Amino acid sequence: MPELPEVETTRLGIAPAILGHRITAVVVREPRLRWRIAADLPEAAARQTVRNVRRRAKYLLIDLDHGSLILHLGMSGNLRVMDAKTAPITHDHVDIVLETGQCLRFNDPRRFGSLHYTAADPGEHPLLKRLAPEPLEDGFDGDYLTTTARGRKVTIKQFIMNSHVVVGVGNIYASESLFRAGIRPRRAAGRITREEMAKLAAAIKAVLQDAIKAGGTTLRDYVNPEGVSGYFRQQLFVYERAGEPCRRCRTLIRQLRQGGRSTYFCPGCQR
DNA sequence: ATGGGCACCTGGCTGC
DNA sequence: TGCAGCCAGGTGCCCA
Repeated sequence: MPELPEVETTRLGIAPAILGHRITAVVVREPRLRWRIAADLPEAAARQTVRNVRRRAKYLLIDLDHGSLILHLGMSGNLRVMDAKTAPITHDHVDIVLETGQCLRFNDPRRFGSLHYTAADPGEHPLLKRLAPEPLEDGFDGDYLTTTARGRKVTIKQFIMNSHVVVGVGNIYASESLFRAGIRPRRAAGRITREEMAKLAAAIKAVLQDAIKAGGTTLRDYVNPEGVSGYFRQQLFVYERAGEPCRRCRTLIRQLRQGGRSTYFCPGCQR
């Protein structure tokens, strides 16, 4: 499901329901996520109050009094805010129950998501420690991309999806960003000009920000914590539009395969 | 260091 | 109706 805009939409949606409230219990119905949920996580988080809700890459960080929960939605995960007494459905793996009587309910059919607790700075956690810069922060720009790409033979699409280069750019927004920047997805990262990299950095920022404003992209099943779909799909130029005419030049959108993932581009608009 | 491929899962859709 | 095959929003790990 989620790329950075969907995770950010989730963060904004859950924050009002949990900020400043005490966790009364963590109910784990299915611990076998991408990594098994530690058996002592519920006891560690119980009776602590939620102090902050942050995002780093596609990880949600829920800061408590003395530690943090680190949650990843994987491909198919989603978080909903609901009455804790609501009967769970299939793949409702975890509830974070609050003193308000509401809970954060984590549903994830494919179980590629994860949940960790750390007593230390979550930024030092092995999963987060080596992550690249955030795309929406100032340090991420064309010069950064140019420097980082020097000598690299990997294709530009796989390059911007690499979390050691920049975080949060998944399969949808990689194709969309390259379209907006006018760059063909199979070009080698090291051969993109400085001017093109400047356009690409700007395109990535714009696409992600536009998608956040639209509440994310719902392709199949993504809904925000209130159960509402994102509507950025209407603004996609190339993703899942193979064989359809380009919205800008009417050339037919093409699909190809890179690293086992589908890529979409417009042969007319992208060079 | 870099790049490529695999693995982890369930469910929906297509075509025979 | 059943079943095989393919595809899906992610990413850590292993190997060359």
